[in-house]
Order: sequence, then structure tokens, then C-alpha cells
Amino acid sequence: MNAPGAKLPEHERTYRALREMVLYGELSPGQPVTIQGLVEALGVGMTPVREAIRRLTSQGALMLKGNRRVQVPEMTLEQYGELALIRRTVEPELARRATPRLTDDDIADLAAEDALVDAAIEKGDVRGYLAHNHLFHAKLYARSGAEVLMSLFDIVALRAGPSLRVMLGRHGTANLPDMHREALAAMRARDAEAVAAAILGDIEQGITQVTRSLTRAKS
Amino acid sequence: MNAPGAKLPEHERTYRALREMVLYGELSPGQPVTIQGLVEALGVGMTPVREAIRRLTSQGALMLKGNRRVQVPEMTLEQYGELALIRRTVEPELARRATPRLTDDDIADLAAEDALVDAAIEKGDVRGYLAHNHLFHAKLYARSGAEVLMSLFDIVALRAGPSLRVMLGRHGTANLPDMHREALAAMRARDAEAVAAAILGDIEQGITQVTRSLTRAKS
DNA sequence: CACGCCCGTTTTTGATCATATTGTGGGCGC
DNA sequence: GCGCCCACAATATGATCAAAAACGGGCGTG
Repeated sequence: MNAPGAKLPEHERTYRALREMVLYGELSPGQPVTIQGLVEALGVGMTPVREAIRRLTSQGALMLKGNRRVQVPEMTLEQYGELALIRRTVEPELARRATPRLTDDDIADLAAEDALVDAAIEKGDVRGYLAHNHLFHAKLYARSGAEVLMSLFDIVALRAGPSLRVMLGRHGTANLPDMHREALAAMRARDAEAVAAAILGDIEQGITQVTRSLTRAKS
Repeated sequence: MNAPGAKLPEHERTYRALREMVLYGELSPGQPVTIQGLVEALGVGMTPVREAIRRLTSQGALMLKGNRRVQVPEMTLEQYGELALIRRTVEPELARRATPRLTDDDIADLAAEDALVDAAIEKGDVRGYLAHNHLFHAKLYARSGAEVLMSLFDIVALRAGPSLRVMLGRHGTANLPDMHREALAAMRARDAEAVAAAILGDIEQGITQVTRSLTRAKS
């Protein structure tokens, strides 16, 4: 069995814990991250923490600020534009490749995830929205069997996470992108192009909102 | 001044050393990498080595083989296809963005790098070709100021490195892609689209060769 | 006389190492 | 051929050393 947190090495669990903190917005951009702080917060030794931080920084989820200080990077409009370019390329492709490999069970699972997304929106649960929306995409893409693209998705999601969080903190969970229903319908029809299109639409809406939020913040 | 290897922290130097080993083919795919082996080979403590390995694995340059063994991943044809997709998207874009920012000095520097590439081809110097070809691209893209895209290039280059090396080992340095001259001419004309096109052509040639090599190996 | 700035001290934090601990793989005996 | 035991390599901890940032006192100035 794959009991999470049971037999994984400590540095792996530390990595995942820290990763979720970044991904789901428990750390805000600009906030400094100290090794010793994490050692105390997570109750683990410093070696695992160090390794987790290295992994995250090499994925761009954390930034080495000046001389040996670490923080969550603040996203500029330019950087977000680059991120958007990649997402538009990678995610529809992942969706396209995943579609023919989906089983009925997979689709049911994704539908369940989408229901959780809707519930989170309803309740205004920001963290829940981030988590389940991410899982909806991640679980779908995981079926593609495309390792390299998948690893890029991980990186991009990691970098986009904090900005999304900031955006949500400012505007709440209203008017959130949700073309998941269209995507699910296309999956059931096993129409790869339609799935890719729906995912692209979903992404595009998110990008528009974050871009607007960033633009407004700049002025 | 930035004297390399002088004032950088040990883990950073270790990371770069290991990175170059992968990038320029000093480690072959499938070859196991042990922590203690590197400790002795590089003459550093084990903490820096551990961190370097973590960073490389999280970038896909190294792979955790089953239970706590590390090796350079072997590239499959499918994976290379994914890599190619990314390169076609990212690299021309980086070239396009870099072009208007190039100074005459930059172009001269790139021309010098290209001369070294040619010299390496002439001499059949595989390692030299890999190094200077990579530097030609990396230095050009670095001018783009696009951090996110640049970090993706780093990752993709890291994953493609070993395969390139294998291909060269099999076929030698003859018939190597070199559309650098066209690229340089376009740079001097400050024609961003032409630079992007030349770079795309350069990449395309390389992809074709590696793909052919991988296909042949498979059968 | 009050405010602000600069410099030295203190404290926090990061880097590295030596070492104990644990888990895995291979060899040996049954 | 199967299972147990041993040795080795990787993981994780805590200590130690070095550096940087924060703090505070003293000085100069408005």
C-alpha cells in the first residue's frame, strides 16, 4: 500500500510539505523562508529541510534572495507572460495525449474532483479551490504518460501558484474559471481535440484574470 | 570580480561540476552515480554532494533508479519527442526576445563562440562541440531577459545533453547542425524573426539527427 | 534639545562536517 | 531454491564554524 507519510524518506515528505505550502498559497510572495524556522515548524532535522529547499529553488518555487536568504518569488507581469506562454503550449498537449488513455473510472474521479472545486468556490474556500483545481489538472495530465511534459507542468504550476493565491485573496472566489464541465463532456466523448480546447479555454480565463490583477497592482 | 570557483559556496560549485558532467556527456546514460563516489572524486563533503544530486534529479538530469540508486536517465524516443516539442517552442522565442537587446559586443562574442564550435567539429572534438554549441545558445538566450523561459531552456538542455552525446559518439561530428552563421547574419541585421527562424532550423536539424539515431537504436 | 545617521556589537542564520542510524542488497548456509 | 545474516551505502542528526543582518549606543547636526 501507499500509505502517504508512512514509509517515504523524510526529505521526501519535507519536500512535499513545503511544496504544498507554496502551491496552495500558505506562503506569500516576498515572505522570507528560513531553514531553522522550517526545522522547528516541521519538526525534522535540518538536512531534509535543506534538500527540500534546494529542490524547490531549482524548480523556481523559491528564490535565493541576494546572499543566502530564501523567499517566495514575487511574480512580475513579464514573468507571468512567459509562464502563460508555456502553459498554453504544455497543458493542452498533455490533455490531448491523456484523453485516449482515460478509463471510465478516471473520468469519474475527475468529475468528483471537479465537484470539490465547485464546492470550494461556493464556500469561498480559497485553499480548497487551489488544491482541487490543481488536482483536477494534475490527475488528468498524469494519464498522458508524458513524463517530460508532466515535469514541466509541475514547475509551471509551482511558479504560478502563489500569484493565483494573491489574485484570489484580492478578488475572492467569484468569477473563477471553470470550463471543467466542458472538458469532462469531451472526455466522455473521447474527443481529444475538444478536451484540449476546453483546457486551453480554462487556462486562458485564469491567465486573463491573473494578468488583470497584476496589471492593476502595478499601476 | 566573479572569479569562478573562488567565493561560491561549496554546494554551488559541486552542483555546477556535476551539471557539466551531465551536460557535456562525461556521464553516460545508465551509468550509476553514487554519493560516496562523488565525495571522493570531487574532494568535498557529502552534504554538498547530496544537495547537488537533489537539484539535478529535480531537474530531470539524474534519475532515482528504484531504491536509492541514482543514474543518468536513458532517453526514449517518446521522451525525446516531448523534449523536442518544448525546444521548438521555447528556443525560438528566447532568440526572438534576445535579438533587439543584443549589443555589437554580444554579437562578436557569439561569433567567437561559433568559431569555437566550428573548430571543434573540424577536430572531431565531441566535448568541445557540446560545450561551445551549448554556450552559443545559452549566451544568446541569456540576453533575452526572460527568466522563466531561460530556466526551462536550462532544464531541457540538461535532459537533452546525454542523448546528444550518445548520438555524437555513434556518428562522430560530421554533418552536424550549424545554422549559426545564418543566425549571426540575422542578428547583425537586428531581424528578430529571422534569428528565431535560423535557431528553429538549427534545432530542427539536431532533433532530426537525434531522432534518427534513437530510432535506429530501437530497432 | 531632538532627530537621524553611522559604526560596533550581538544574535540569528546558513554551511559544512563527523557520526550515529537505518534500510537494502548480496552472500552464505540450510 | 529459500531464507537469514552481514556489510555497505544512504539517510538523518547535532555540533561547530563563519557570515550576515538586526540591534543599539554614540556622535554629529539641524
